[in-house]
Amino acid sequence: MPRQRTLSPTVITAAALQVGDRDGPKAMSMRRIAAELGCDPMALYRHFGDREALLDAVADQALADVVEPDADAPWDVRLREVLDGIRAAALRHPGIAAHIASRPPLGANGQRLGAAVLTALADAGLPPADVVRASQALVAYLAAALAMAVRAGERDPRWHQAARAVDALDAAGVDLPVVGSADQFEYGLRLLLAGIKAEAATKSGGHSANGAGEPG
Amino acid sequence: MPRQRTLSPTVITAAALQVGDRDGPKAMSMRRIAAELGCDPMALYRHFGDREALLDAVADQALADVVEPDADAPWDVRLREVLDGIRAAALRHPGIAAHIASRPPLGANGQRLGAAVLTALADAGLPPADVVRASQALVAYLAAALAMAVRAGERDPRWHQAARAVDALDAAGVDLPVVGSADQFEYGLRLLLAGIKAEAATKSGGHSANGAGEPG
DNA sequence: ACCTGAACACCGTTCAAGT
DNA sequence: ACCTGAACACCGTTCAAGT
Repeated sequence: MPRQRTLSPTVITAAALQVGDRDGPKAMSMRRIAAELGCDPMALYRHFGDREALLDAVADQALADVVEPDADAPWDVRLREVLDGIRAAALRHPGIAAHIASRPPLGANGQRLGAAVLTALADAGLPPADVVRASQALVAYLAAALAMAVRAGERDPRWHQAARAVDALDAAGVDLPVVGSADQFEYGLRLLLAGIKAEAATKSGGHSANGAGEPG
Repeated sequence: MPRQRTLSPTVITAAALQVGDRDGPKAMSMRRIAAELGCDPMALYRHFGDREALLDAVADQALADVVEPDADAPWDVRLREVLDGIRAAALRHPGIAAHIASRPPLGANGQRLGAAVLTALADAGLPPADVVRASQALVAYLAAALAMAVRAGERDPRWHQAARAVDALDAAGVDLPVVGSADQFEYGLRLLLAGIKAEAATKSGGHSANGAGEPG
């Protein structure tokens, strides 16, 4: 559909998102996106340094409708809200989902949501250095979960086969959870939140409720 | 160096690993690997269905020298040993590191180490379904940590900039941890292990030491 | 000065032609 | 029957030629 006349970063990322949603991650090439816009591939380079920069912008665009959590909610509820929100937004855009948490949050939406994560962790009572460490652990987990959710959508019922290799589990005849499922995602998130709670307790003296941690 | 005469999966993966170690992940193309072996690119397809299958085999090969943990050690020590071991092996082979934990462990070494993870989690006292959930959470975290460690080696001092955007942290003037560092990796791992310990306590009655969990 | 598109240096994989 | 390499359908990006 060769139509668009005035090119802008927003117009380009919107087109890229559409291509990705329709035809998958590897369809998001400079050439395909340009074709979608009816322009020369080289025109895109006037707005983005290279393909990676364009994908970063698309990833940030995909997070536009994720709202920040209620500031009055407890820190762990806020963390769950923002991470679940990002996951939901990512799954609405499978073309870019795997890219979303795999790079530093440079865009406006990434910064906004990243700040929500950091402040929630600070409110949990973690010392500043641990706030950053914990946020990166959460983002790492999120990134991998999203990438796996996309891949699981494509193929791979083979995690099951891998798990059955262990006698103890095979004997128990477990009903195995789906790799990229919400259930699976929430479980890992619960582990991390429980870990953060335990960590905060040892560092700031035993209370892990909402509010500012005590100084010193 | 056109030399190799008899092609085999092992010879191919060894050559691929060498190319990746020397020239990075995106140098591991069918054509470059074939050139390394002095053979036609199509010859590789006689041993591997496609490039993905070849990379899976390379990833498994990279894990060959990771030893299983001492079966007598406590479950959390065993988990740390095997995950640290995989991380160390991955960083020795940066060309394939990002690929290592991002797919189900189908190869011999992946199965071997995956089984060690699963049995350790079973020994922690988790019910079978949660053993699988927890293992996938650990693998997801590991996969993202490895991918980020490779990328951090390439570029990206921009996580720091992203973190400084939060007033509380900026004011504190924190010395930020490096993204792919061992310190950062261990912190996230500690969170997950603490979470597993807490989870096991609620599910099986409060004890989380080494040994078989009670049935029923 | 700005923009365009031909061209470069690659890809993974198919498939027909050779042995 | 087996293997090879030319060819197909793509890439991201450079750069010289056009306006």
